[in-house]
Amino acid sequence: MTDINFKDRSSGPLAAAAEPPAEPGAATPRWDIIELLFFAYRDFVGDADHVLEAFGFGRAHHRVIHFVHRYPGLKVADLLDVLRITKQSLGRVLKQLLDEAYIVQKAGDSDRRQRLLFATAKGEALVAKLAGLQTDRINRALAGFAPGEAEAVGRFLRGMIDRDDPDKVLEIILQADGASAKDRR
Amino acid sequence: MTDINFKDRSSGPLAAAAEPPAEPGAATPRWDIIELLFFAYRDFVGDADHVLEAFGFGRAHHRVIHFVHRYPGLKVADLLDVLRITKQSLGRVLKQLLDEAYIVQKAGDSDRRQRLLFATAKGEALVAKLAGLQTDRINRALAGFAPGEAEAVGRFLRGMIDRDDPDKVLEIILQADGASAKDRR
DNA sequence: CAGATATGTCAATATGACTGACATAAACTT
DNA sequence: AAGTTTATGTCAGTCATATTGACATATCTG
Repeated sequence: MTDINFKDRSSGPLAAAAEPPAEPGAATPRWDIIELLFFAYRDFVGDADHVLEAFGFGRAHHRVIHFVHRYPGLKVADLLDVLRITKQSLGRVLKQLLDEAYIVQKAGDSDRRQRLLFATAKGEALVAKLAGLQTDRINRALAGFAPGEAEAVGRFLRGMIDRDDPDKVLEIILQADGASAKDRR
Repeated sequence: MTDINFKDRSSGPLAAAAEPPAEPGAATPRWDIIELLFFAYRDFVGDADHVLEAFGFGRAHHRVIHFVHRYPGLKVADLLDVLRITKQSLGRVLKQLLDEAYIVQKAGDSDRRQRLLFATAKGEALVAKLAGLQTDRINRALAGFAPGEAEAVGRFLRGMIDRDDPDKVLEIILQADGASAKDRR
């Protein structure tokens, strides 16, 4: 198959390089976590990619419909904050989702300039399908975890997120930190 | 600031929707983990993005130079497997990194068609800089974690990765599962 | 009414991905 | 030795998603 002997990781061409931190004072790189995050996220979003392709959608559509479904009445401006893209970028994707009736707009109550976004039944079904695949993966990964271990995973992920300028949606998510667990359902 | 009262999460327009699973038998969606993964990964790669911009590079360059640095002597074909892109896509990015001397090629020993890839000192410095930022974030997130909790985080991330067709690099990373921790340095 | 704000849209551009086709050199097969 | 396969590189065209800049419209606020 190949001439590379993977058992002999210390001398084979593909052995992971083990090295001390370059600068004194710098922390030893967490190569393990860095690479695991890369592969885990790649496969995590890969679940959804296959389904989306059948719908003629991409990841951008998934992100939009997901957050609209999860936070009904989300304003366009909020969505731009969360996704960190420009309104021109959002425009095309959002227009498709509106045209194909995955999302509907409603003028704001107190401010009629606002376009509040809501997922239709069609949109909710798509989100549920995608979230189901990802949930299955998460549940498989967490199978056999003690309650404290599963809790540590959530705490780690929260700790990885920037706190400096949380947008509105992120604020809601991070509020669960101090609150009791049941608040998050 | 805004008319939305975030404290009143059960009635405000931006309250996260709480709902039962759509289909009987389907697992309750792990909205929390799904969204935390999104934000955590967004900020995790964001660290590197800023630095890369100053070099005129993108995320694609980071992925290439990272894996070349970590697995010296990586073949072009291995890189394609890991990154799951076509050789045409890799071509442009790899050419830039070669032209600007972040990477060098060496003909394979036993098979001279192969172009084994190695990071130069310049390339290693860039990778170290980027990994340093990400390591700082990881260490902040893991601060105060008990050994078992930190271990659970790694176990979770490994569990999120597809096992069916691991490429060569992934095999090396996943080998650490059964092996002792020191094997991973 | 004047100005600011929320949204939408047109145009041009960049990045990073894709498919398909073809070229070269080296290895393997018969 | 000839023929086939493999590893890599490259040309050409396309697509999805992002960007900046400019401008239009409706609506809110002072």
